[in-house]
Amino acid sequence: MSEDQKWLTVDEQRAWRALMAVVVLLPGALDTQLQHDSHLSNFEYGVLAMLSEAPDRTLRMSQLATLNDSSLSRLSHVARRLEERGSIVRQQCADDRRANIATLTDAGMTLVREAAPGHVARVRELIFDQLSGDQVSELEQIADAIRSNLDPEKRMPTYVN
Amino acid sequence: MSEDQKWLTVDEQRAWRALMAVVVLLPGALDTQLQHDSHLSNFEYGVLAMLSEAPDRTLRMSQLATLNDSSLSRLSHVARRLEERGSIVRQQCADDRRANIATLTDAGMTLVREAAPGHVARVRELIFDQLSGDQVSELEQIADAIRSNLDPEKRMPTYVN
DNA sequence: CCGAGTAACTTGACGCTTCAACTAAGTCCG
DNA sequence: CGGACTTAGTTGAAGCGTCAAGTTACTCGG
Repeated sequence: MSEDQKWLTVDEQRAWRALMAVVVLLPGALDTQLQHDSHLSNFEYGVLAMLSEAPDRTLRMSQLATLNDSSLSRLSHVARRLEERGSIVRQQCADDRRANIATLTDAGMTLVREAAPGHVARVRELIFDQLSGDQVSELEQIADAIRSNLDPEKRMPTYVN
Repeated sequence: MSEDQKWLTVDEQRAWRALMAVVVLLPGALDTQLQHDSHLSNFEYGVLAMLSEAPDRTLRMSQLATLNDSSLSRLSHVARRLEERGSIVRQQCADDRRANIATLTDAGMTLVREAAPGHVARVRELIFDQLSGDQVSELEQIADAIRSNLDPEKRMPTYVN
């Protein structure tokens, strides 16, 4: 905490503020769309989407947590709610009886399938309609550079669409 | 929700996932640093930082809310907690007695001043150490393009450092 | 100048996230 | 084997954000 520390340049400040605006506003915008159209939070959508792509629509709780950058506790609470709504079921794993595996139900699968198009449309509208092709690849490089520091193991493939 | 909708291209998907990783992980990383070093959330830091730069260290609640992209309700709750901790005080505005003005106390000012260097250092480490000068200006342009859709009035200068 | 409408907050309840236990099961090794 | 340690997950309490409702004050047309 020395006084002679390196401050941000003017350019960096502008970039920083613009990035923070996106980071703060984007999740809310996505949540609003998903909540309105499918009664799902962004996080719940992510959970269901990951399951929908997994073999047998099934994943261990711990894998599912890692994939969504979630604590096990958070996932556990959300999974209980999703189970109550009939979107997933959980059962003890036969191999390792500490483990619990979550499976997407048919109703859950239907839910994700119906939610996906609207979600993707919103993503396109918010992000890609604003960007040139060059900017899209620049964005990928920049975001990946930042991400490399935040998530060194790249454990987070994040919700696929 | 038609079936023949426009999906994302492979390039767009990669950019999208990288961006989402940043959007999900960055707030947590910043919160961790601030919480650890100054017992502040990112949002609280933003509130105090905005006040620290305002004339007389004073702003109306509604302005403060807008500047931090917050609902008045959220700000009101946070302001109560900050007031309890002695970082700010609130008092009725003389001109318009519906309004409430928040003022940063000396203790609050000290708190922000002490928190800022560590926060900026973490931002530099997470973001700018990873990027070339060209990438910084590209980032600004891209983030601004996305932001233009999320926050058309650009009401959000976001936490200055 | 007075009543309807609106603006600026605050408050309380509810839902979600986090954190700190806690349970139960697997693993390691002496 | 058996005790110590680790791993997987759940649970309950506490904290924060959101939403709807309430309060007080300003404003503006008649």
